[in-house]
Formats: sequence, C-alpha cells, structure tokens
Amino acid sequence: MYYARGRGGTEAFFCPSVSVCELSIMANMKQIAKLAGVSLGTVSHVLNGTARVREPLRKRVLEVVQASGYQPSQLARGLRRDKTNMIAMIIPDIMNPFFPSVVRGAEDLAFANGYRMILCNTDNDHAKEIVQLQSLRSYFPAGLIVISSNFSDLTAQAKSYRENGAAVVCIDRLPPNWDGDTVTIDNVDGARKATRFLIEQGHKAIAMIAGPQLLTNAQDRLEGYRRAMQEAGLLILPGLVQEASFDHAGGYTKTKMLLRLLPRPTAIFASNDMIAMGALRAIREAGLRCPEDISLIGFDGLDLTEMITPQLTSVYQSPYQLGATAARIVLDRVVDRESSPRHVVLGTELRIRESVARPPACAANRPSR
Amino acid sequence: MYYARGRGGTEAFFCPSVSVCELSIMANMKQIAKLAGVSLGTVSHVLNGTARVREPLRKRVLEVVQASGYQPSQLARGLRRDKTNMIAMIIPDIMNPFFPSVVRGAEDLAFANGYRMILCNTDNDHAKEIVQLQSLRSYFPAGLIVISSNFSDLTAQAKSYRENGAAVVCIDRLPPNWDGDTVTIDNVDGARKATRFLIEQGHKAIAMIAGPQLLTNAQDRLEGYRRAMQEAGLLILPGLVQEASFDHAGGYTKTKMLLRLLPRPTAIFASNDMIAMGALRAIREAGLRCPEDISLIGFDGLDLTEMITPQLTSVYQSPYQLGATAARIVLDRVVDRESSPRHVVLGTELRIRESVARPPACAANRPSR
DNA sequence: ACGAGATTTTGAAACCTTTTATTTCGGTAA
DNA sequence: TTACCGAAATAAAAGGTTTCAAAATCTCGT
Repeated sequence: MYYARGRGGTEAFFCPSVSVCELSIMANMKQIAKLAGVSLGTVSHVLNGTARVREPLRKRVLEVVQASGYQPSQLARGLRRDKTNMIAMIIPDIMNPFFPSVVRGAEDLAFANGYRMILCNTDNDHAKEIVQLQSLRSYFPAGLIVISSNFSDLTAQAKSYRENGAAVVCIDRLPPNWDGDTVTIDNVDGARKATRFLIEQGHKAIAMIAGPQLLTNAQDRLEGYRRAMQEAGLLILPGLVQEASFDHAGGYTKTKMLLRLLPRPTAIFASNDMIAMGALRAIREAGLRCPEDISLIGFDGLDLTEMITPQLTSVYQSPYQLGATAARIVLDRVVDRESSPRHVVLGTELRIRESVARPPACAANRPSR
Repeated sequence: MYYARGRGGTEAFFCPSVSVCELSIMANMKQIAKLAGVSLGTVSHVLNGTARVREPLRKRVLEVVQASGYQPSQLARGLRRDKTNMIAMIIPDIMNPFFPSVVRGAEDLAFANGYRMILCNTDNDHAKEIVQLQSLRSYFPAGLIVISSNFSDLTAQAKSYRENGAAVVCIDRLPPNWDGDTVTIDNVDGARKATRFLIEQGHKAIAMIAGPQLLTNAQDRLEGYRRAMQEAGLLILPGLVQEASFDHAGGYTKTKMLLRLLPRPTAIFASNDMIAMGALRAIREAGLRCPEDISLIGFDGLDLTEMITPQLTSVYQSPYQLGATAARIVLDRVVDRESSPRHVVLGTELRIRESVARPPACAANRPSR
C-alpha cells in the first residue's frame, strides 16, 4: 500500500515494486516519505512533533511507519543534532557490589525515556578515566554520569562537554573543584547515626575503619563518626581509627590490628559493607563472636548483608536512587541546558539487624584470645 | 602551523586564522585536511590505512591530527559504514551478582579494541527483550551479546542482525532453536563433579535444589546431578529434587521443605550460589549446623561465597571469561562474517572450602529439631 | 469570488565520514 | 617527443536525518 502524493489524494494504491515486507529489513525515511506520499521533512515533523502536520497526513505517515516497522537511524539523527540518545556512565568497576544498582537505576530511567546506557569501567585509574572521557566525546552522548576516581580534576573535560550541550553529573563521590551537578548521599549524617546507635547501646571504645581518605564519601563518613563521638564526649583513643581500602581485604587486615589494641574496642563501625564483611571474618578467626563480643556496623546496606549470619546492621543508602536521580538530571538538562548546578543529597537509614549488641561486661580487660 | 597543499611543498606556514587551539574544541576532518594541505580522502586513508599514502604526507596528517586532538565522529563513521564501534549487551539484570563479571569481561575486551558497551537489562521479560533487540538495531552495533530470557526465540531477530553484518552471540544459557555462536560452560560436568564429591564424602541422601527448568543451564545442572547419582547407584528419593528460582528466596523456601523430609537429606547441592545462601539461612534457622549437620555445595563460585562463614564449597565458573570470550567472537566476526557458528564451552572447577563434611553418623534418624 | 494572512508542506542544505571513480604526476619505453 | 603505465592523491557521491527558508495551500473577511 502506498499513498499518492498531493493534498487531496487519500486513496490507497497497491505498489507491487516496493512491498512492506521488503522494507521491514531496514527502511529509511525517504522510503517512508514516498510510500506515504509526503516529503522527507513532513515525516520528520510527524515523528518528532517539530511542526504542525494536518491530521490525515499525519495519520498516513504513522500508518506507513507502523506497517514498515521503520525506526529512524540513531546515527543519522545524532550526526545531525550533535547529540544522541545515549547516556554514558563512567564508574570504577561494575564488579564492585555497590555499583550494579547505581547502573541499574540510571539504565531504567534512561530506557524508559528512550535512551541507552554506555557503560565504562575505570578501575579508579585516572589515566583510563581521562581516556574514556576523551573518546566518548565522539559518540555525542546526551550526558555523562561519573563516579570519579580519586584524584581526577574533571573540570576541564566537563566544561568542554557542557559547551557541546552534554550534561555531566558527578555522583557518590566528587572530584576536586567540581562545580557541576551532583547527586550524593548524606554521609556525615549516616555515619553519625551509626556511631550514635553504638553509643546508645553502651559502647565507648568504638573503632572506625574508614575508607580511602582521598574519596569525599569516605572523608564524610569519618567526619560523621568524629562528630558523634565528640557529641557524646567520648575520646577517640589513638589507633581506633584505621584507614582501609573499600573492600574485604582492607576490612580484614585492619580489624586484625584493631583486635590487638588494649583495651580492645567493643564495637567497630566499618565505612562500607565490604569492609564490614572482612571485619567479620577477622573477628571470627580471632575466636570472637559477633555481636556478643564485638558489635559491627556497616555502611551501604547491600543486599548481601541480609543474607549472612549475623545479618549486618548497616547504614542503608539507595544506590538505585542515586543512579536514577543522576539520569533524571541528565534528561532534564537535555531540555534546560543552562540553569544553575543542581545538588541532590539523598538520605540514609540505619537498618538495625543482628550484628550489634550491648558491650560485654568487662570486655576491655579480657585478653584477645 | 599548516602545510601548503601540493606535491612537493613540505614547508610549513603559520596561519593566523585557524589555530590549533581553536580546533581542539571539536575539529572535523575537513579542517584537518586543510591544515595538513591534503584532501579529505587522504586523511581518511591515513587514519584507516585503507590506501597507500606516501610517507611525508602521512606524517603531516598524523602531526596535525595529534596536535589538534582530532577524533573522527563515531556517528558519521557509523552512518557511512552501517556499523559502529559499539557492542550491545543484553542481560537479565545487572543487580544479580552473577552478571557484573560477565559484563566486565566483555567490556574489557571491547575497550581494549576501541569498542564501547551498551548495556541493557531485560528482567527476564521476553517482551522487553524483544523491544531491546528491535530498538538497538538503529544504533548499528557491531554485535550483540545476549543472555536470553526464558522463552525467547531469537532466531528471527538474530537473522536480521546477521544480514546487516552484526554478530549475535548467546551466552550462559541458550534460547530455543538457537543456531548461532554460543559461549557456555560445561554445566553437566560441573554438577556431576559437585555431586560426586558429596558422594565421595559418604553422603547418600543428597538433595538438589535445581534452578528454573526453563533455563538450559539449570536443566544441565540437574542432569549432571542425576548422572552422578545414577553412576553411584544411588536412588533419588521423591522430594529430593526441588525446583526454585535462582535466588536467595528460592533457596530458603525449598530448603525449609527439604529439611522436613524423613529421612532428612545430609547434603544439599544448590544450583547456584544465591540458592545456597538461602539454603544456609534456612539450615541455621532450623537450628542445624553447616557442615556438621548438613553439607552444602553451591554453583558459580561467586566472590561472596569466600566471605561468609562457612566459606561455601562451590563449582566455580569464570563469568569474566564468559563475557570476554563472547566479545572476542563478536570482534572476530567483524572481520570474518561468514564462517560457521562457533560454540565455546568453558570448564568449571570444584572449589572445596568449608561447607561440606562427612555426613553425621545417624543423621537420618534424628528428628529435625 | 478574491486577496491577505496564517498555516502546512516542501525542497535543499548541512552534519562528517568513507569509498569509488577520476585525475594527476613522475617516470619509462617506444 | 609522445604515449602509456602504475602509484598516489583528489573530487564527488552516498549514507539518513534535521532544519530553515521558500513555496503551496487553506481560512476568513469583504
């Protein structure tokens, strides 16, 4: 079926040489225009709503589009518009259990709005991050969502992207001198709540295994801990704060050190759940029990903390929301390019499970095995 | 600096109107050609090695490209070539702990070869899968890596992709009637090894919590279990095989059922690690100990199985390798389009940890609490 | 019924590459 | 000197969309 070109003509003819089936392989706009009996421009206008098109014509075009299964080439469209329907996401490592939910949150929102995600891992490697940033430009993404590596100053790169109309949103932790859009969580508050909870349970010798202090989120969590301790008038004895990488190994090693302290801490606040998992292992290997001998609190509230024994008390944050919010901002920026930077701060929630108890009566004096 | 056009002229002139700095914003090929004093085509040939270019000219072009930081537009290139440097990956859900490594493996190989990954989640939803497949076409990916949802017959879609020169590789589990490239693991063998190990430890009443029997990998694991039991002359008593979803909840529920059986099984083989995690919880809630009262084996060998207590004995497979191999095939297919389908089968490895012990002396007769 | 003004529709240029056909060049053989 | 050859460089077309200026049509008041 195709339609005769012209104003009045709405009669349909059968056209033996160009069948719908043939097209379904890969039709282009020109063919759609021809079949619908309109010009290229009109098809575009119908598809994008960029101009008023009178109903009968509009209907004819849509009909042909439907029948042929036509989809505009994202490449041609991107080339012309200097902008594609892709959002690039640059994260340290998708294998780290915190990030998948962030990615999923962003992808869901992107997909729902007809956008696709390009995923890039940097391994916290500054050089790789820069390469990613540089080379992604030639794909003309609508925006970038970045979880930055430790040192990177992304200001220059971001400026260049913004000038070409692509949004750059930094999330979770912020690179130095960052002045663009951000989505973070209230790390100080979360850490404070966790520490305060331990204090309320009667703990006094509370250790913290802080994350890498190059990262703003790790810094803030330490700050929250410090503040809670100070508010309770508790002294942070030397050695009680250890810095570790955000992983199982870090937590394991530093906990071993903490357990040798005298008096031994009765509670440990881990800067994230992976550290807490490592701590749990170290605690068990030392022949101690959690929570009877040592209480433990994590941060992030990963799913897996519910699946282990004891279920881990943890400061929950929503990584899904983190990603989704970032995607939201990118999408908003497609429409509104120039408004001032947005800074969204998400809340946290202390999820009390099984890994915290009151301190043992005279734990401080008992030798550590 | 720019170069005078023409054969002999290699002298450099300064051109005040078009500086390198100006270009670094976003140069295009035309400007590069002008600056290097050559034609558009020559620049393309130099960049792609598509034709012989004499050394002095070649050098001049590269010099200008270097200085200006020029990068060809992936959109224009893709439009012209009907193929981009993107590989699309369609997986059920990145939040499921098995998939991140698969994605990472593919991304690493892709990135190393100048390709990018588009990531799509289907939630095992057939409809969503089809939508993804359909709409991704307009991005002209070089290939697709698919972990299919349960029912999908992808043959038609895949054919259409192949006709347009894009590879489609199915991995992990295969959709019905699939006749294209595949990367899988030897599930039958892995399950057989696990079951045999339990038998060697003296277990006789070995239960299996099988994954969804719609999935080929779950089918094969059950088959491996059956085979090992038969080879040992052991009967699979009714109720000993339970089908569950591939997650914590599935394992938890089915284990509760298994623990009510009389005689109670002395070992459970879980079809994946998440099921095993659920089983572990159910075992503990029943007041039983693992491995003293009940032995447990998982499948996948996720990182987290090492971090829990007891460390889980599991059939390890390399999801990273799975993804990387798939990406390798896609990249190969860019060069060699038409060779016959490849079927890579990766091996597994039984990782013996702490969750398996010999069966208790008279477990079968002890009431389950 | 006619014309001005408003609304639709059209045609062509532009976006940036790749690729093919063509031109140009230097050199060799007749 | 001319003709011709191979190699190297170029010019132009193509790929599919968006967008803008221009053309076509419609609407409505007289």
